[in-house]
Amino acid sequence: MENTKLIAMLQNQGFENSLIDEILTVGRLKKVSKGASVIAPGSKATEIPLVIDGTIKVMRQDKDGSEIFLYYLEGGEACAMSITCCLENKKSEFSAVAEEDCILWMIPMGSLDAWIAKYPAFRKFVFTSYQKRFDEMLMAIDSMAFMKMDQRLYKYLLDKKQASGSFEIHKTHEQIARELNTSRVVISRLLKQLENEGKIEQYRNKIEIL
Amino acid sequence: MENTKLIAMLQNQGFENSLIDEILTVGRLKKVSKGASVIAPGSKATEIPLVIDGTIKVMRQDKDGSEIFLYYLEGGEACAMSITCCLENKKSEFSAVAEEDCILWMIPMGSLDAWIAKYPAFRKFVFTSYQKRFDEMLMAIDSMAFMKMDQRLYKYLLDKKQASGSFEIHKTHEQIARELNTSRVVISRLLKQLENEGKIEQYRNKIEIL
DNA sequence: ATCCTTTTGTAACATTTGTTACAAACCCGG
DNA sequence: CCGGGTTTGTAACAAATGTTACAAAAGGAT
Repeated sequence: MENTKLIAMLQNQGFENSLIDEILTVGRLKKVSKGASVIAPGSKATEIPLVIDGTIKVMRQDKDGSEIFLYYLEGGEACAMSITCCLENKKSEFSAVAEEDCILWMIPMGSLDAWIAKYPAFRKFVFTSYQKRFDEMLMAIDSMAFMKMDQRLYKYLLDKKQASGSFEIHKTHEQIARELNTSRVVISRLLKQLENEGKIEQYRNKIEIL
Repeated sequence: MENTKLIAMLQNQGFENSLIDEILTVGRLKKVSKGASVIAPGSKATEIPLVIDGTIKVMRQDKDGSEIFLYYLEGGEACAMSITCCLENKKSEFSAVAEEDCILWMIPMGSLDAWIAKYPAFRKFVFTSYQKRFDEMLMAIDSMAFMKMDQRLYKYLLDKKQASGSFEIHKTHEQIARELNTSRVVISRLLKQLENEGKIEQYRNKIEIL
Protein backbone atom coordinates (compact mmCIF):
# COMPACT_ATOMS: atom_id res chain seq x y z
CA MET A 1 0.00 0.00 0.00
CA GLU A 2 2.97 2.28 0.58
CA ASN A 3 3.78 1.54 -3.03
CA THR A 4 0.45 2.88 -4.18
CA LYS A 5 1.04 6.07 -2.27
CA LEU A 6 4.56 6.37 -3.61
CA ILE A 7 3.46 5.92 -7.19
CA ALA A 8 0.70 8.48 -6.79
CA MET A 9 3.26 10.85 -5.36
CA LEU A 10 5.66 10.37 -8.25
CA GLN A 11 2.92 10.79 -10.82
CA ASN A 12 1.84 13.88 -9.00
CA GLN A 13 5.29 15.34 -9.58
CA GLY A 14 4.74 14.79 -13.29
CA PHE A 15 7.47 12.19 -13.45
CA GLU A 16 7.81 10.27 -16.71
CA ASN A 17 6.57 6.66 -16.58
CA SER A 18 9.95 5.20 -17.35
CA LEU A 19 11.45 7.32 -14.56
CA ILE A 20 8.86 6.03 -12.14
CA ASP A 21 9.75 2.50 -13.15
CA GLU A 22 13.41 3.16 -12.51
CA ILE A 23 12.75 4.71 -9.14
CA LEU A 24 10.62 1.75 -8.08
CA THR A 25 13.18 -0.77 -9.31
CA VAL A 26 16.22 0.81 -7.81
CA GLY A 27 14.92 2.13 -4.48
CA ARG A 28 13.99 0.43 -1.26
CA LEU A 29 11.46 1.05 1.46
CA LYS A 30 12.66 2.17 4.85
CA LYS A 31 10.63 2.65 7.99
CA VAL A 32 11.93 4.94 10.68
CA SER A 33 10.21 5.14 14.01
CA LYS A 34 9.61 8.32 15.94
CA GLY A 35 12.73 9.82 17.41
CA ALA A 36 15.13 7.69 15.38
CA SER A 37 17.92 9.29 13.43
CA VAL A 38 17.61 9.46 9.65
CA ILE A 39 20.88 11.22 8.91
CA ALA A 40 23.60 11.53 11.50
CA PRO A 41 25.91 14.49 11.14
CA GLY A 42 29.19 13.51 9.59
CA SER A 43 27.77 10.41 8.02
CA LYS A 44 28.07 9.90 4.29
CA ALA A 45 24.84 9.77 2.35
CA THR A 46 24.67 7.13 -0.34
CA GLU A 47 20.92 7.21 -0.73
CA ILE A 48 18.45 10.00 -1.04
CA PRO A 49 15.43 9.77 1.23
CA LEU A 50 12.08 10.59 -0.27
CA VAL A 51 9.40 11.03 2.36
CA ILE A 52 6.32 8.92 1.67
CA ASP A 53 4.75 9.41 5.06
CA GLY A 54 5.55 11.23 8.27
CA THR A 55 7.66 14.25 9.12
CA ILE A 56 11.39 14.58 9.42
CA LYS A 57 12.96 17.28 11.51
CA VAL A 58 16.15 18.71 10.05
CA MET A 59 18.59 20.42 12.36
CA ARG A 60 22.05 21.84 12.45
CA GLN A 61 24.39 20.85 15.25
CA ASP A 62 27.63 22.19 16.58
CA LYS A 63 30.50 20.29 18.17
CA ASP A 64 29.35 20.55 21.75
CA GLY A 65 25.94 19.10 21.08
CA SER A 66 23.90 22.26 20.76
CA GLU A 67 21.43 22.22 17.96
CA ILE A 68 19.17 24.51 16.05
CA PHE A 69 16.00 23.57 14.23
CA LEU A 70 15.96 24.35 10.53
CA TYR A 71 12.86 22.87 8.88
CA TYR A 72 10.59 19.92 8.44
CA LEU A 73 10.60 17.51 5.52
CA GLU A 74 7.16 16.22 4.70
CA GLY A 75 5.41 13.82 2.37
CA GLY A 76 6.58 14.12 -1.23
CA GLU A 77 9.74 15.99 -0.31
CA ALA A 78 13.28 14.82 -0.73
CA CYS A 79 16.30 15.90 1.20
CA ALA A 80 18.05 18.31 -1.15
CA MET A 81 21.11 18.25 1.00
CA SER A 82 21.48 14.52 0.48
CA ILE A 83 21.39 15.11 -3.24
CA THR A 84 24.40 17.36 -3.14
CA CYS A 85 26.10 15.12 -0.64
CA CYS A 86 25.65 12.25 -3.04
CA LEU A 87 26.72 14.13 -6.13
CA GLU A 88 29.71 15.67 -4.38
CA ASN A 89 30.40 12.71 -2.13
CA LYS A 90 30.58 14.99 0.87
CA LYS A 91 29.70 14.41 4.47
CA SER A 92 26.38 15.46 5.84
CA GLU A 93 26.22 18.85 7.47
CA PHE A 94 22.87 18.13 9.02
CA SER A 95 21.22 15.88 11.45
CA ALA A 96 17.76 14.59 10.65
CA VAL A 97 15.41 12.86 13.06
CA ALA A 98 11.99 11.35 12.55
CA GLU A 99 9.52 13.67 14.23
CA GLU A 100 6.86 10.99 13.82
CA ASP A 101 6.97 7.45 12.49
CA CYS A 102 8.11 7.78 8.91
CA ILE A 103 8.05 5.78 5.73
CA LEU A 104 10.80 6.63 3.29
CA TRP A 105 11.78 5.53 -0.17
CA MET A 106 15.55 5.36 -0.35
CA ILE A 107 17.01 6.04 -3.78
CA PRO A 108 20.64 5.10 -4.31
CA MET A 109 22.75 7.89 -5.68
CA GLY A 110 24.06 5.94 -8.64
CA SER A 111 21.31 6.87 -11.05
CA LEU A 112 20.97 10.50 -10.09
CA ASP A 113 23.17 12.29 -12.56
CA ALA A 114 21.79 10.27 -15.43
CA TRP A 115 18.20 11.01 -14.43
CA ILE A 116 18.92 14.70 -14.23
CA ALA A 117 20.31 14.59 -17.75
CA LYS A 118 17.52 12.44 -19.09
CA TYR A 119 14.28 13.52 -17.44
CA PRO A 120 13.08 17.11 -17.50
CA ALA A 121 10.55 16.42 -14.76
CA PHE A 122 13.28 15.06 -12.52
CA ARG A 123 15.39 18.11 -13.22
CA LYS A 124 12.51 20.29 -12.23
CA PHE A 125 11.93 18.24 -9.10
CA VAL A 126 15.54 18.55 -8.01
CA PHE A 127 15.65 22.27 -8.54
CA THR A 128 12.33 22.83 -6.87
CA SER A 129 13.62 20.88 -3.88
CA TYR A 130 16.66 23.10 -3.72
CA GLN A 131 14.53 26.17 -3.92
CA LYS A 132 12.34 25.00 -1.04
CA ARG A 133 15.29 24.22 1.17
CA PHE A 134 16.93 27.51 0.35
CA ASP A 135 13.73 29.29 1.27
CA GLU A 136 13.46 27.45 4.52
CA MET A 137 17.05 28.07 5.46
CA LEU A 138 16.45 31.73 4.74
CA MET A 139 13.43 31.68 7.03
CA ALA A 140 15.60 30.18 9.73
CA ILE A 141 18.18 32.89 9.13
CA ASP A 142 15.55 35.59 9.26
CA SER A 143 14.25 34.29 12.56
CA MET A 144 17.66 34.21 14.14
CA ALA A 145 18.85 37.49 12.70
CA PHE A 146 15.80 39.68 13.05
CA MET A 147 13.54 38.25 15.72
CA LYS A 148 13.64 38.14 19.50
CA MET A 149 13.13 34.88 21.28
CA ASP A 150 9.45 35.47 22.06
CA GLN A 151 8.63 35.92 18.38
CA ARG A 152 10.83 33.02 17.39
CA LEU A 153 9.07 30.80 19.87
CA TYR A 154 5.63 31.76 18.62
CA LYS A 155 6.71 31.26 15.02
CA TYR A 156 8.14 27.88 16.00
CA LEU A 157 4.81 26.85 17.48
CA LEU A 158 2.89 28.01 14.43
CA ASP A 159 5.30 26.21 12.08
CA LYS A 160 4.96 23.06 14.10
CA LYS A 161 1.17 23.37 13.96
CA GLN A 162 1.42 23.82 10.21
CA ALA A 163 3.67 20.80 9.76
CA SER A 164 1.66 18.48 11.97
CA GLY A 165 -1.75 19.74 11.02
CA SER A 166 -2.69 19.82 14.68
CA PHE A 167 -3.29 22.61 17.17
CA GLU A 168 -1.75 20.48 19.87
CA ILE A 169 1.98 20.34 20.25
CA HIS A 170 3.35 17.49 22.28
CA LYS A 171 6.70 18.72 23.45
CA THR A 172 8.21 19.60 26.77
CA HIS A 173 9.69 23.00 27.44
CA GLU A 174 13.06 21.31 27.57
CA GLN A 175 12.70 19.90 24.04
CA ILE A 176 11.59 23.22 22.63
CA ALA A 177 14.50 24.94 24.33
CA ARG A 178 16.92 22.52 22.68
CA GLU A 179 15.51 23.14 19.24
CA LEU A 180 15.73 26.90 19.63
CA ASN A 181 19.11 26.62 21.27
CA THR A 182 18.17 28.37 24.47
CA SER A 183 17.43 27.27 28.03
CA ARG A 184 14.35 25.67 29.50
CA VAL A 185 13.74 28.54 31.91
CA VAL A 186 13.63 31.04 29.09
CA ILE A 187 11.07 28.96 27.23
CA SER A 188 8.90 28.50 30.32
CA ARG A 189 9.00 32.23 30.87
CA LEU A 190 8.01 33.10 27.34
CA LEU A 191 5.35 30.40 27.11
CA LYS A 192 3.78 31.81 30.24
CA GLN A 193 3.80 35.17 28.53
CA LEU A 194 2.14 33.76 25.41
CA GLU A 195 -0.44 32.13 27.66
CA ASN A 196 -1.16 35.46 29.35
CA GLU A 197 -1.58 37.05 25.95
CA GLY A 198 -4.20 34.40 25.18
CA LYS A 199 -2.28 32.90 22.28
CA ILE A 200 -1.82 29.44 23.77
CA GLU A 201 -2.91 27.19 26.58
CA GLN A 202 -0.51 24.97 28.44
CA TYR A 203 -0.82 21.47 29.78
CA ARG A 204 1.71 18.91 30.82
CA ASN A 205 3.62 17.74 27.73
CA LYS A 206 1.22 19.65 25.58
CA ILE A 207 0.65 23.13 24.26
CA GLU A 208 -2.53 24.12 22.54
CA ILE A 209 -2.53 26.93 20.03
CA LEU A 210 -5.58 29.15 20.10
CA MET B 1 41.18 40.95 -21.96
CA GLU B 2 38.24 40.16 -19.74
CA ASN B 3 37.33 37.64 -22.37
CA THR B 4 40.66 35.88 -21.98
CA LYS B 5 40.13 35.65 -18.27
CA LEU B 6 36.58 34.43 -18.72
CA ILE B 7 37.61 31.72 -21.15
CA ALA B 8 40.39 30.57 -18.87
CA MET B 9 37.89 30.41 -16.06
CA LEU B 10 35.42 28.36 -18.04
CA GLN B 11 38.12 25.98 -19.22
CA ASN B 12 39.25 25.69 -15.66
CA GLN B 13 35.80 24.43 -14.73
CA GLY B 14 36.28 21.70 -17.32
CA PHE B 15 33.52 23.07 -19.48
CA GLU B 16 33.10 21.48 -22.89
CA ASN B 17 34.31 23.64 -25.80
CA SER B 18 30.91 23.89 -27.38
CA LEU B 19 29.48 24.98 -24.03
CA ILE B 20 32.12 27.68 -23.76
CA ASP B 21 31.17 28.87 -27.22
CA GLU B 22 27.54 29.05 -26.24
CA ILE B 23 28.28 30.93 -23.06
CA LEU B 24 30.38 33.47 -24.94
CA THR B 25 27.80 33.92 -27.66
CA VAL B 26 24.80 34.27 -25.45
CA GLY B 27 26.17 36.25 -22.51
CA ARG B 28 27.16 39.85 -22.10
CA LEU B 29 29.75 41.71 -20.08
CA LYS B 30 28.63 43.86 -17.19
CA LYS B 31 30.73 46.14 -15.06
CA VAL B 32 29.51 47.07 -11.64
CA SER B 33 31.28 49.65 -9.59
CA LYS B 34 31.94 49.39 -5.90
CA GLY B 35 28.87 49.83 -3.77
CA ALA B 36 26.41 49.40 -6.63
CA SER B 37 23.58 46.92 -6.36
CA VAL B 38 23.81 43.71 -8.39
CA ILE B 39 20.55 42.15 -7.28
CA ALA B 40 17.90 44.13 -5.50
CA PRO B 41 15.60 42.18 -3.22
CA GLY B 42 12.28 41.50 -4.88
CA SER B 43 13.65 41.96 -8.36
CA LYS B 44 13.25 39.19 -10.87
CA ALA B 45 16.44 37.62 -12.13
CA THR B 46 16.54 36.93 -15.85
CA GLU B 47 20.27 36.50 -16.09
CA ILE B 48 22.78 34.63 -14.00
CA PRO B 49 25.83 36.59 -12.98
CA LEU B 50 29.17 34.84 -13.20
CA VAL B 51 31.90 36.73 -11.40
CA ILE B 52 34.96 37.32 -13.56
CA ASP B 53 36.61 39.81 -11.28
CA GLY B 54 35.87 41.42 -7.95
CA THR B 55 33.81 40.42 -4.94
CA ILE B 56 30.08 40.53 -4.42
CA LYS B 57 28.56 40.74 -0.98
CA VAL B 58 25.37 38.77 -0.58
CA MET B 59 22.99 39.73 2.19
CA ARG B 60 19.55 39.04 3.48
CA GLN B 61 17.25 41.92 4.31
CA ASP B 62 14.07 42.29 6.24
CA LYS B 63 11.21 44.69 5.66
CA ASP B 64 12.45 47.48 7.88
CA GLY B 65 15.81 47.73 6.23
CA SER B 66 17.86 45.62 8.61
CA GLU B 67 20.29 43.32 6.92
CA ILE B 68 22.53 40.41 7.67
CA PHE B 69 25.65 39.43 5.80
CA LEU B 70 25.62 35.94 4.32
CA TYR B 71 28.67 35.39 2.12
CA TYR B 72 30.91 36.69 -0.62
CA LEU B 73 30.82 35.65 -4.26
CA GLU B 74 34.24 35.67 -5.84
CA GLY B 75 35.92 35.11 -9.18
CA GLY B 76 34.69 31.99 -10.94
CA GLU B 77 31.57 31.71 -8.85
CA ALA B 78 28.00 32.07 -9.95
CA CYS B 79 25.02 33.06 -7.92
CA ALA B 80 23.25 29.78 -7.24
CA MET B 81 20.22 31.63 -6.03
CA SER B 82 19.81 33.32 -9.38
CA ILE B 83 19.83 29.93 -11.00
CA THR B 84 16.85 28.78 -9.02
CA CYS B 85 15.20 32.12 -9.42
CA CYS B 86 15.55 31.77 -13.17
CA LEU B 87 14.43 28.18 -13.34
CA GLU B 88 11.50 28.77 -11.02
CA ASN B 89 10.82 32.30 -12.16
CA LYS B 90 10.74 33.48 -8.59
CA LYS B 91 11.68 36.78 -7.05
CA SER B 92 15.05 37.28 -5.47
CA GLU B 93 15.27 36.69 -1.74
CA PHE B 94 18.63 38.36 -1.51
CA SER B 95 20.31 41.61 -2.02
CA ALA B 96 23.74 41.63 -3.59
CA VAL B 97 26.11 44.57 -3.69
CA ALA B 98 29.53 44.96 -5.29
CA GLU B 99 32.05 44.97 -2.47
CA GLU B 100 34.67 46.14 -4.94
CA ASP B 101 34.51 47.07 -8.61
CA CYS B 102 33.31 43.93 -10.36
CA ILE B 103 33.28 42.46 -13.82
CA LEU B 104 30.49 40.02 -14.45
CA TRP B 105 29.41 37.81 -17.30
CA MET B 106 25.65 37.80 -17.48
CA ILE B 107 24.13 34.62 -18.84
CA PRO B 108 20.47 34.77 -19.85
CA MET B 109 18.37 32.07 -18.30
CA GLY B 110 16.96 30.75 -21.58
CA SER B 111 19.68 28.23 -22.21
CA LEU B 112 20.08 26.94 -18.68
CA ASP B 113 17.86 23.92 -18.57
CA ALA B 114 19.16 22.69 -21.91
CA TRP B 115 22.78 23.06 -20.79
CA ILE B 116 22.10 21.14 -17.62
CA ALA B 117 20.63 18.31 -19.67
CA LYS B 118 23.38 18.40 -22.26
CA TYR B 119 26.68 19.12 -20.51
CA PRO B 120 27.92 16.99 -17.62
CA ALA B 121 30.48 19.63 -16.67
CA PHE B 122 27.79 22.27 -16.45
CA ARG B 123 25.68 19.99 -14.31
CA LYS B 124 28.60 19.52 -12.01
CA PHE B 125 29.22 23.25 -11.94
CA VAL B 126 25.64 24.01 -11.00
CA PHE B 127 25.56 21.46 -8.22
CA THR B 128 28.91 22.50 -6.88
CA SER B 129 27.66 26.06 -6.77
CA TYR B 130 24.64 24.97 -4.80
CA GLN B 131 26.80 23.03 -2.42
CA LYS B 132 29.02 26.04 -1.79
CA ARG B 133 26.13 28.32 -1.13
CA PHE B 134 24.49 25.82 1.16
CA ASP B 135 27.71 25.52 3.09
CA GLU B 136 28.04 29.22 3.41
CA MET B 137 24.47 29.69 4.52
CA LEU B 138 25.09 27.01 7.12
CA MET B 139 28.15 28.87 8.32
CA ALA B 140 26.02 31.97 8.67
CA ILE B 141 23.45 29.96 10.59
CA ASP B 142 26.10 28.50 12.85
CA SER B 143 27.45 31.94 13.64
CA MET B 144 24.08 33.32 14.54
CA ALA B 145 22.89 30.29 16.44
CA PHE B 146 25.96 29.30 18.38
CA MET B 147 28.26 32.26 18.68
CA LYS B 148 28.25 35.43 20.76
CA MET B 149 28.75 38.76 19.09
CA ASP B 150 32.46 39.00 19.94
CA GLN B 151 33.20 35.71 18.18
CA ARG B 152 30.95 36.58 15.28
CA LEU B 153 32.75 39.85 14.83
CA TYR B 154 36.17 38.23 14.85
CA LYS B 155 35.01 35.58 12.40
CA TYR B 156 33.58 38.31 10.21
CA LEU B 157 36.94 40.07 10.14
CA LEU B 158 38.79 36.87 9.33
CA ASP B 159 36.33 36.01 6.55
CA LYS B 160 36.71 39.44 5.09
CA LYS B 161 40.48 39.10 5.22
CA GLN B 162 40.15 35.77 3.44
CA ALA B 163 37.87 37.15 0.74
CA SER B 164 39.93 40.26 0.06
CA GLY B 165 43.35 38.70 0.52
CA SER B 166 44.35 41.66 2.65
CA PHE B 167 45.00 42.11 6.36
CA GLU B 168 43.52 45.56 6.17
CA ILE B 169 39.79 46.02 6.32
CA HIS B 170 38.45 49.31 5.16
CA LYS B 171 35.13 49.62 6.90
CA THR B 172 33.68 51.86 9.55
CA HIS B 173 32.23 50.49 12.76
CA GLU B 174 28.86 51.62 11.50
CA GLN B 175 29.15 49.53 8.33
CA ILE B 176 30.23 46.45 10.22
CA ALA B 177 27.38 46.91 12.65
CA ARG B 178 24.91 46.98 9.77
CA GLU B 179 26.24 43.77 8.29
CA LEU B 180 26.07 41.95 11.59
CA ASN B 181 22.71 43.51 12.37
CA THR B 182 23.71 45.14 15.61
CA SER B 183 24.54 48.68 16.71
CA ARG B 184 27.66 50.74 16.20
CA VAL B 185 28.34 51.10 19.91
CA VAL B 186 28.38 47.34 20.35
CA ILE B 187 30.90 46.94 17.55
CA SER B 188 33.13 49.72 18.89
CA ARG B 189 33.06 48.06 22.29
CA LEU B 190 33.97 44.64 20.96
CA LEU B 191 36.63 45.94 18.57
CA LYS B 192 38.27 47.69 21.50
CA GLN B 193 38.23 44.36 23.28
CA LEU B 194 39.82 42.58 20.32
CA GLU B 195 42.43 45.32 20.22
CA ASN B 196 43.22 44.81 23.89
CA GLU B 197 43.56 41.10 23.25
CA GLY B 198 46.15 41.93 20.60
CA LYS B 199 44.14 40.46 17.74
CA ILE B 200 43.70 43.66 15.76
CA GLU B 201 44.84 47.24 15.49
CA GLN B 202 42.46 50.07 14.77
CA TYR B 203 42.79 53.16 12.65
CA ARG B 204 40.27 55.51 11.19
CA ASN B 205 38.27 53.67 8.51
CA LYS B 206 40.65 50.77 8.79
CA ILE B 207 41.20 47.68 10.89
CA GLU B 208 44.37 45.67 10.67
CA ILE B 209 44.31 41.99 11.55
CA LEU B 210 47.39 40.75 13.37
C1' DA C 1 -2.18 5.75 48.66
C1' DT C 2 2.88 6.21 48.39
C1' DC C 3 7.08 6.80 46.15
C1' DC C 4 9.71 8.34 42.42
C1' DT C 5 10.59 10.68 38.24
C1' DT C 6 9.56 14.15 35.09
C1' DT C 7 7.82 18.49 34.12
C1' DT C 8 6.70 23.16 35.14
C1' DG C 9 6.79 27.64 37.95
C1' DT C 10 9.33 31.17 39.99
C1' DA C 11 12.81 34.05 42.10
C1' DA C 12 17.22 36.12 42.18
C1' DC C 13 21.01 37.20 39.88
C1' DA C 14 24.80 37.43 35.99
C1' DT C 15 25.88 38.37 31.41
C1' DT C 16 25.16 40.01 26.93
C1' DT C 17 23.31 43.09 23.91
C1' DG C 18 20.89 47.41 22.72
C1' DT C 19 20.10 52.58 23.39
C1' DT C 20 21.00 57.31 24.25
C1' DA C 21 23.88 60.93 24.86
C1' DC C 22 27.87 63.43 24.46
C1' DA C 23 32.86 64.28 23.98
C1' DA C 24 37.09 63.67 21.54
C1' DA C 25 39.74 62.69 17.48
C1' DC C 26 40.29 62.76 12.69
C1' DC C 27 39.92 64.41 7.87
C1' DC C 28 38.78 67.39 4.17
C1' DG C 29 37.78 71.59 1.76
C1' DG C 30 38.23 76.26 1.64
C1' DC D 1 44.73 76.96 9.92
C1' DC D 2 39.86 77.01 10.60
C1' DG D 3 35.11 75.16 10.42
C1' DG D 4 32.16 71.26 9.68
C1' DG D 5 31.18 66.65 8.82
C1' DT D 6 32.39 61.99 9.95
C1' DT D 7 34.21 58.54 12.86
C1' DT D 8 35.44 56.68 17.24
C1' DG D 9 35.47 56.40 22.52
C1' DT D 10 33.00 56.13 26.64
C1' DA D 11 29.57 56.25 30.25
C1' DA D 12 25.20 55.21 32.08
C1' DC D 13 21.39 52.86 31.71
C1' DA D 14 17.57 49.57 29.71
C1' DA D 15 16.16 45.29 27.95
C1' DA D 16 16.82 40.55 26.70
C1' DT D 17 18.70 36.34 27.56
C1' DG D 18 21.24 32.90 30.35
C1' DT D 19 22.08 30.53 34.91
C1' DT D 20 21.30 28.51 39.31
C1' DA D 21 18.52 26.92 42.69
C1' DC D 22 14.56 25.19 44.62
C1' DA D 23 9.61 24.28 45.14
C1' DA D 24 5.30 22.70 43.40
C1' DA D 25 2.54 19.92 40.39
C1' DA D 26 1.57 15.93 37.50
C1' DG D 27 1.80 11.22 36.16
C1' DG D 28 3.24 6.39 36.40
C1' DA D 29 4.38 2.22 38.80
C1' DT D 30 3.86 -0.72 42.63
